[in-house]
Amino acid sequence: MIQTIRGFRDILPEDTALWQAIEKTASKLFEDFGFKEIRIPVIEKTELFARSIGEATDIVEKEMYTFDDRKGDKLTLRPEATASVVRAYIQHSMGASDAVQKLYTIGPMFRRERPQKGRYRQFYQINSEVFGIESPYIDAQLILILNELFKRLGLSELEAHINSLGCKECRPTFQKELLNFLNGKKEHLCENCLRRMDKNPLRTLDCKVPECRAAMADAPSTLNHLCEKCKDHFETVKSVLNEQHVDFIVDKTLVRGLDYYSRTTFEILTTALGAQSAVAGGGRYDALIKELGGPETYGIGFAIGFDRLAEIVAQMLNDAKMRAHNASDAKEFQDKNLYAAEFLKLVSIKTPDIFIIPLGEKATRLAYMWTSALNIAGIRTETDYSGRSLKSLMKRADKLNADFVLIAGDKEIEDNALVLRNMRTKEQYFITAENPVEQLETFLNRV
RNA sequence: GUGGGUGUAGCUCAGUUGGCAGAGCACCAGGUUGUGGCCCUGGUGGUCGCGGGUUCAAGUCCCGUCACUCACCCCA
Repeated sequence: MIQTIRGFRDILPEDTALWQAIEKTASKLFEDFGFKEIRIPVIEKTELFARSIGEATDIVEKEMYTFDDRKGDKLTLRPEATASVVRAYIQHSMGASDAVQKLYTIGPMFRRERPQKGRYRQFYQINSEVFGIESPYIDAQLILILNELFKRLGLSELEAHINSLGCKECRPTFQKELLNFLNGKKEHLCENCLRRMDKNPLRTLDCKVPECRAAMADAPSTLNHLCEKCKDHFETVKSVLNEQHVDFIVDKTLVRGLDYYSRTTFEILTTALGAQSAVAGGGRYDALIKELGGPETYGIGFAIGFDRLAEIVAQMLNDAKMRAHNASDAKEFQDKNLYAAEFLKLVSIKTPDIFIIPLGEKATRLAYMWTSALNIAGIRTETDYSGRSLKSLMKRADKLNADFVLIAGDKEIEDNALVLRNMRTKEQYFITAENPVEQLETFLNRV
């Protein structure tokens, strides 16, 4: 049997309703905030990612799907979206028509890592990027949007972590001080951190090895070395979030694995996915657009891990289902999740309005004709062409959870009296063999 | 890339010191000759992940390999 390749997977029909609901919820939210959708290719020149994400990062060093095309160009399946969106912004001089661009995009990314819970080689992200705004209000707004999205999906118990990495003015002095500190602690640091010292010393700050953590406990923090402008910027972000009642934790170890970030960085963490705790992450990248050959332009954005988000929403829905057996718990859940109730409607599974049971050859042809007419009229209708018995088709109608069954045997057609059965109430009616749409619409309205 | 766990029916899983490959659910049919859910009866369905080895005999023991999974690392 040919199977999916490692780390790749199918999203099956039983899950796509949830995926669509999340997608709808997110794009509605973005549109409400004035964001426009952009769609970008999944393959780009390798150089784009190497230059933006950073040559020394794990992503570029060992996780990219890179190959030569027939003319020898080096191409890469995108490991993230920001680089492509920035490329598009530059390529189409989007800043020329409007300095401010608020964009979002949804699609698959590819990284060749060892698969794990919440981590796939093809995974989906919802990305948002804002160009041309220097103000910290936009930093706060992006975090607010994330917060709002999770609220609308009925999720609680997520933690927003934020930090500031400083800018090209204050970061060099900080790095110098950090390196001094690290040199004094060399014997306590793990191999990885020793390597990181040269390549990207900031990364030593978020090492998870216990000995490193201990050694780094009193390491200098970027927050104490911000220049006046960066400091003001960060203070405004925090105070705005406070005023909007968006909870957050200032986390000086939050540095992130991509090189292009400056000033504000943030991550949304969950405990629901084992080791893969980041559901969303992002930050400011004011130098990136120029770095990639564009005009000097402010930039900030985030990525939401769609697979992870879908997983924790699914977990939440399961919990809710379990608790629904207990009436008071269910009520409490509803009260706490007004938005979630709205969201639940989006996920509900569509079952047939009508299942037509044909008995006989003439009946099967009529059943097909009726089903088509009803489908075109927007009435969810199913039928069956196998010629099986009434009993087995009744069972099938029941399994599909159809509201009504229409029994159309050759006999009924002959008598011009088809049997319409309400599967909930067991009431039965006769209808004639003409104008199915009209007749059935009136019955459906009574359900 | 490194470590642990797991691979038996569509799904969840039993399978004893090596001795005819099982259960529940699902599916199909019948019980009810044309009326669903519950119940009863029967049936379909297997390369025991794959390849080698030991043995009269391997799902079971040995070696290899692949996949899945969790964790490290990193991130979404």
